[in-house]
Amino acid sequence: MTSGQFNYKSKAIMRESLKKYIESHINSSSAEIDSFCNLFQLKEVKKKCCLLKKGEICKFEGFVVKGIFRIYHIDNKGAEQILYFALENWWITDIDSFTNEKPSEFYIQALEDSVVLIISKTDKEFAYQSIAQIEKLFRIMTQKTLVALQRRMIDNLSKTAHQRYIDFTEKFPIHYRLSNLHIASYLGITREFLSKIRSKIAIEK
Amino acid sequence: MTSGQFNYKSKAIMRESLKKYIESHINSSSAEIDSFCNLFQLKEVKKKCCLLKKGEICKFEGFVVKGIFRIYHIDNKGAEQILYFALENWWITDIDSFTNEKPSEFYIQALEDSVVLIISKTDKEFAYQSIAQIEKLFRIMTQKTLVALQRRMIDNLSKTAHQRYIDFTEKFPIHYRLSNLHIASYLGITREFLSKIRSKIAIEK
DNA sequence: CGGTCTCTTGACGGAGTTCAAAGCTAGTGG
DNA sequence: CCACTAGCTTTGAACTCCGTCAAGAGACCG
Repeated sequence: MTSGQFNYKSKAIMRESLKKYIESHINSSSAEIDSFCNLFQLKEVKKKCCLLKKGEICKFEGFVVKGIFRIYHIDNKGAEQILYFALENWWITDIDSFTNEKPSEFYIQALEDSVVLIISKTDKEFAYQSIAQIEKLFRIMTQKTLVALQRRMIDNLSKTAHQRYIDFTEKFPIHYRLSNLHIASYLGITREFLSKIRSKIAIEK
Repeated sequence: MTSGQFNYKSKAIMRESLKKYIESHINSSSAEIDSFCNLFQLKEVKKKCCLLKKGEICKFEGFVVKGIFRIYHIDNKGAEQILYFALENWWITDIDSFTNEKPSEFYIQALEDSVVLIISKTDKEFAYQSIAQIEKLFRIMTQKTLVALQRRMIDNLSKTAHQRYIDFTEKFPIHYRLSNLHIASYLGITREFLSKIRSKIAIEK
């Protein structure tokens, strides 16, 4: 589970993608961004393994270097609802559990063999104190997540599952890396109905 | 539309509610918070009037002192979807339009005669520079909004309209101030179906 | 009073679910 | 290389949830 199998060079390359992401959002000095990136630890997560489970307190904020994760909920009937997919250059955490230190309602699971860079809460708060722009970075990231979720909320309130699936395949170029079961959980429909939507689309072409 | 009819004393009382809100989220000096609050301008909005319309660029961030607003979307079939209700001590803005200065997809409308405290983008950015904790304030506010929307997203994916209506009336104590048409737009159903849900609940009691 | 807006009710249709069964795929071990 | 299993996907019939359309009943306001 640790990063034992990564040598010094590959670790540096993986941090590079995080550094590029941060540089595109704020303008701090290169040295400051480096010192922030060094607070992160590499973690490998095998396919189907969970970084977080319901009831646990989320102790990390993670940046996906490689692979795909899903953050999902299981309701009292046992049905799963997927809140986000997170792939390369996306962030994963349960923001409510992390910031308020309360048990999570969610699961975070790797859908492929994956690699994440993880920062702990104390290190993140240290960064807030020592690097002024970090507060701004996370404000902007949260805003972008919120805007995307608002868009999705509107789509779910106004569009049929058929249209939502077409939109999803167009806007989410990695849909071929996902199982149809997971896409159905994201769209809020059953796997059976998604299958019927897909066969209808296939006939139309 | 301006605050001509408010005297000095009532203006001060209205700013007091904003100050209390801010003090409960960050710990800056009273003087700093006062100087931030003084960047806001009082604005009265009559029932059914819009603070923002689709296509306009949102130039403000607003704190509701009195009344209720709805922020909503109209799809290409003419149906309305309500993204949020905002009542006393809530914030209203189109965060995407405001931060990225692009035309809004949304309408913001007063549902009662209302009063808001408004801050412009330049004044807000001035505050970011001069008061360190303001960045944190808005990060936390955005986080809270995101967490609430995540919860709603999960509910919409997993629950029936019947259950969502029951939840809404329990968790939203001001539902009696809203028309059923607006509640239906928030829940993502038609006014007719909400009416049937309501009559079914009435029979059960 | 009249007009507009909101809420309700019923018949019908479509969107999406449930349940059961079967085909298809990929990994696994011999 | 084959056989076996487990997981993913499809299909169909019956059913439920929710929308559409049309009509009417109240409620509010000038």
